[in-house]
Amino acid sequence: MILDVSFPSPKLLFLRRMSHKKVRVRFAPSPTGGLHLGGVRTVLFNYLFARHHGGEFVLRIEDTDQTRYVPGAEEYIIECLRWCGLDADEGPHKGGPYGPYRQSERKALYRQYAEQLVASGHAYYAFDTPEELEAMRELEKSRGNHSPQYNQRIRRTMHNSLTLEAAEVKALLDKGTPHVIRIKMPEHAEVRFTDMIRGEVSFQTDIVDDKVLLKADGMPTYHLAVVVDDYLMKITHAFRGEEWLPSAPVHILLWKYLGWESSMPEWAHLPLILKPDGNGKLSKRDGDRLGFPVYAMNWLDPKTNELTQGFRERGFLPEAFVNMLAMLGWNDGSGQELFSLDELVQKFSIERVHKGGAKFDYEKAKWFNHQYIVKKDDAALATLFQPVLEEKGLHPDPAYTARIAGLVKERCHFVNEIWDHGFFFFTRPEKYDTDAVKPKWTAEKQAFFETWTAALNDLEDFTFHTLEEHFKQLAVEKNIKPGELQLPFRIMLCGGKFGPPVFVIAETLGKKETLERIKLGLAAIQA
RNA sequence: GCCGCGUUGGUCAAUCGGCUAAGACGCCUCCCUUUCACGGAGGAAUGACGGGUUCGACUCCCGUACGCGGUACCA
Repeated sequence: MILDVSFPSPKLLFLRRMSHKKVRVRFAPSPTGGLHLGGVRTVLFNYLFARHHGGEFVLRIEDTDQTRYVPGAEEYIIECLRWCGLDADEGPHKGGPYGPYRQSERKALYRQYAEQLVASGHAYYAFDTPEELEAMRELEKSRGNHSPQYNQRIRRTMHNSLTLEAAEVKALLDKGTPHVIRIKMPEHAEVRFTDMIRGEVSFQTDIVDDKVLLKADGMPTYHLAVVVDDYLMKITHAFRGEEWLPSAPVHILLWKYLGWESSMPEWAHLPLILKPDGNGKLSKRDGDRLGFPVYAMNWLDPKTNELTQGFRERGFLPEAFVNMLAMLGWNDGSGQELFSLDELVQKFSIERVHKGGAKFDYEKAKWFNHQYIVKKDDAALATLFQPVLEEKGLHPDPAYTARIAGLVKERCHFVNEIWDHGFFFFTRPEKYDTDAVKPKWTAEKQAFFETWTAALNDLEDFTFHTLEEHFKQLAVEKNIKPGELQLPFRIMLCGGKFGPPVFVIAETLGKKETLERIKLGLAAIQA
């Protein structure tokens, strides 16, 4: 017999549309380490969806596995959200009407629901010890069962309230025997639901096992906790990674068995972010291997003391990081790629999220950052660049730094590259690329610079335009092609073949410094 | 193995049955600039495969292949 369990039913869909419930979404990470790029994107999509619909965004910490708890990870996640500008409306850091927002602090809540399921016949107690489970798996494997599951067949052979006499179960329970509560998957049924991204998805219940709902330590597993908390926190739309799709039928059945079917959120399983080379989920390892960050911010593992670099510390602007992430799996169809957060909020729609995974392209990420650096105003850039200067013991006037930032930002992918492209504005060159000049150096050129230096002393209008005119005019008089003199001039001012237009550099440096550098440069060329 | 989900250039991707298949990143050539970048003009490069359905299929259906995910008292 095929029992068709289809959610949500057309009637429910209708009722839901009529009710206009306030949109509530949540990001529910487990605090086990650094926050992965994919995690931030899940946050982003949650945030955008919530804001777009005038709803609320909740941060919930899923710390049900006490063995995997990592100190500092929760604070780290909160700081990542803050940095990205995607802070939650409710969460452990700011409270809210549906708290507590840490599952470890909600522990007492879950047991009653698990018991309720046992009472209604949808779940059962299981007393099997880890050793017994292991033995079962070994036996099954030896029989050629590739991945042994605690399923409809196996549960009949195990130590649980389905196989034991009621009195015996009661005795075991009274004695405080360690046990878990497992869901009793229905036989020969089909669970079907509509995913906002994938459309209709269906599963046969026969192939999914009796997942543990409540662990022996009294903590719920993800399966129970996510359903109970989404219900209690009135979540209307649940976004999560594609890796959760296979366990969706368990969650959906739980919503039904708990009697909450009419409040079940709509589901959206987001595509994965893949590694650039080869296939598979992008991992921290890939970043280390290929030389780019994977975590949002620096993460110092308290256990190993290993530091993993993040996008923030690498020099990414949060706006760029967020924009880049948004385009990994979503677009508005217009071809536009640069969006402010407000624009994203306005234009985001879950229907336009891709089904397939996207390979992460670091070059494209850099391009996004470059775009935002160019866009950013010079003073703000200068502020961000300030620490780099201070680290070098330099304390220039902020207005000057801003001017330099404006001059060189077009050639920077990262804020700290302002130094690489404009260090000579802050300090005299220590070495000169004389190889670029010497081979074609002549006495005439030498004379030109000597004459020009003298003339410069009397030049009142020390602006790039006048300088250029003056320079070229003199070159013509001396019968030298102006172009042949510009490179040497550049080398004298910067030390090498880089930087903004050379007369702009001279103007920015000012007359005194320019003259000084010509003198120094000339000496270096002759040396 | 089983189950699920995917599959348009190297990468991100548009297309919702009419395609001579957009755009962006990257790459290459040229122009601008005797630095680099920006900017501009070009270029190479794409529908996994096989069957249907249809006047017409990248688009719909079915297989196959490939990839990924899941298969824990982890999330």
